[in-house]
Parts: sequence; structure tokens; C-alpha cells
Amino acid sequence: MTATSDPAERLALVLAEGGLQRMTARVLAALLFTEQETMTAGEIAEALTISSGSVSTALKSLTGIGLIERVPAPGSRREHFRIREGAWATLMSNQNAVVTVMRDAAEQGIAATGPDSPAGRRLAEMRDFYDYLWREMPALIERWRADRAGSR
Amino acid sequence: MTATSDPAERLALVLAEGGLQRMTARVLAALLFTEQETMTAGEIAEALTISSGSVSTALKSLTGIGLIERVPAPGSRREHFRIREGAWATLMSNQNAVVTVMRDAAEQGIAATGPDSPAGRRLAEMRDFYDYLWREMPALIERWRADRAGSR
DNA sequence: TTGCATCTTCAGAAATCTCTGAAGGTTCGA
DNA sequence: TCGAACCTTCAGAGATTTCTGAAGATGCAA
Repeated sequence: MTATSDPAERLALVLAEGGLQRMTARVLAALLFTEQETMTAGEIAEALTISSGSVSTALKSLTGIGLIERVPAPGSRREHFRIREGAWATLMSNQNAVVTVMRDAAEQGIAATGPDSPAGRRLAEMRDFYDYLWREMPALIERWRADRAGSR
Repeated sequence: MTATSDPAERLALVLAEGGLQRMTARVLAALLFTEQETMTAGEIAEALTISSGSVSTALKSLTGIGLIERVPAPGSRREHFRIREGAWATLMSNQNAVVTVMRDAAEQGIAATGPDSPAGRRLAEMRDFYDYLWREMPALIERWRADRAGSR
């Protein structure tokens, strides 16, 4: 286990634990910690010493999730990328997809076992909890967005 | 990709995506969907057709996280297990550890880059968001616990 | 204390995932 | 239209993770 002292690499490690591919996490961290406004794929590959293929895959993935965006770069043939405004809220919202899946899984389980069996009761507790989150989480994030927009 | 129609297996898949080991997820799902009040390690191994070693590891892990508990079993030599009350809230709370780490990572990044650089500004947005979650999430879960306790 | 049923640990086999590198595509300027 | 710079895709090597099975530990009954 390489003990990384570089803050960017350390963050990448955490993001990787959280489910991102390792290289994808490193690319995101690089974009977060760079002193430039944007980076090109080539710059990222060089900075991290990884193959252009890996960078390409990572950028595709991050763009898909909505964490970064392609920036039109006048006068250059290269694609420029940067982290999007509100990326972290987006990341959180995506993770909330899990909440939906959990709730639905519980619901289907209840449908399959009936509500009055031991399994049904356990599943109902699960369903109620995720249903609660499903109702409350969007509001929580919305409040963040509103607060931030207001105070800027 | 095996298309599982069994609700338990499908849930296990989701839990696995969420970071649990595959066998650990399957064991949790088995305990959730069983019609018995509790299950022994042997029963789980048989139900899932996996080695006793895997079951043992999974149970150890789930117990450690606080999702299941060992139930004293009078008149039996075997250990009995069941899902704990409030397991889902516990799972959620654990995942919030990530929030702390993210906030701290951002904080350290700012300390390293200074707050007035492009990187510093990006990191500040990140820090503010996770700090917000760090303040709000525990309250959200606490409210759930209170509501549930009240309505029962 | 002995024997039995059960659980735990762990080394290594097997499955899985990840990254690279090279070939091919795309876009832009001239 | 051509060439150069850059990006994307993908097969396969290599690294990593995961599961099993067997040996050993544990706890209970008699």
C-alpha cells in the first residue's frame, strides 16, 4: 500500500472506494487540483503518467455522469475539460438512484412474500426507510442549491 | 450477465454495487428474505450454495458493520443470526463516513493550494457541499428514527 | 474429559477487473 | 483534398479480488 501524501492522489483513493474506477477517480482529482481553468486529455495523461486510452475512457465516464464538461476551445483542436458547477450535488443525486432501487427491491419483495410474514415485515421496514429518504433527499439537495445561489 | 428474477438475488446485486462484497450482500439478502425469524450459518450456506468459509466471513463483516446480530439460541449449539432493528439507518450512517472523508480531503487540498487559486476555489465549493451534508444528514436520519419510534 | 457438531481462518485456485498500446477515426488548417 | 494532431476503441496481458476447501479451533453434552 503506497502511502500517498499528495492530496490529489489521496482524494482519488477515496473516490475509488466510493465506486469510481481508479483511473477515473485520478482524472477527476487532477481536474479538481489543477491550477489551470481547464485541462486537455493530453495534459491529463501527462500529469498522471497514464495511457491516453485510460484518459479517454475516464473522461467519457465522467462526462456521462455529469461531473465534468467539455469546454469549447477556440483556436485549438484539442478538447478542454473542467469540473462542472455543482458537480458534487450531481454526484450525490446520482447516488440517490440507489435509494430508488432499494425501495423498489423491498416493494417487490413484499409483493412476492406477502406483508404478514416475517420477511414481509422486515421488507416493510426497509421499504419505509428508503421511501423516507426518497422523499427527503431531493429536498435536502435542493436546499443546498438554493442557499448557494442566494449567497453568491 | 445472469438475469436474476429472484428478488433476493436482485437486491444482493444492488447491495454489491453499493460496495458490499458479493457474498456478503447475498447473505444479507438471504437474512432479509427468509421466512424464518433467524438463520444459522449452516442454513445460509445451504440456501445460497456457498462455502461455509464464505458465510463465516460475510457474517463477521455484517456483524461488524452492525447490520445483523447474533441471537442467543437456547437449546442449540449453533449460532443464530438476524437483521437488526434499524439496520438500514445504520447502513446509511456508515455511508456518511464518506462525507466526512470528502470534506476533509477538500480541506486539506485548500490548505495545500491556498484559497485564492482556481484549485482553491473548486475545492472550496466541494468543501462547502460536504460540510453541508455533514451537518444535515445526521438530523435527517435522526428524524426518521424519531418518527418511527413515535408511530409504533 | 471425550466426542461431536459447528464455526473460523487462510493459502491458493479461479474469476474478474483494469490498463495499456496500437490501430483506426475525426477534425481542422492549409 | 491532404496531412497533422489528437482522440477513441478494443483485444489481451497483467494485476487484483474473491471464493473455496481443508485444517484447526471452539463450545457443548454426556
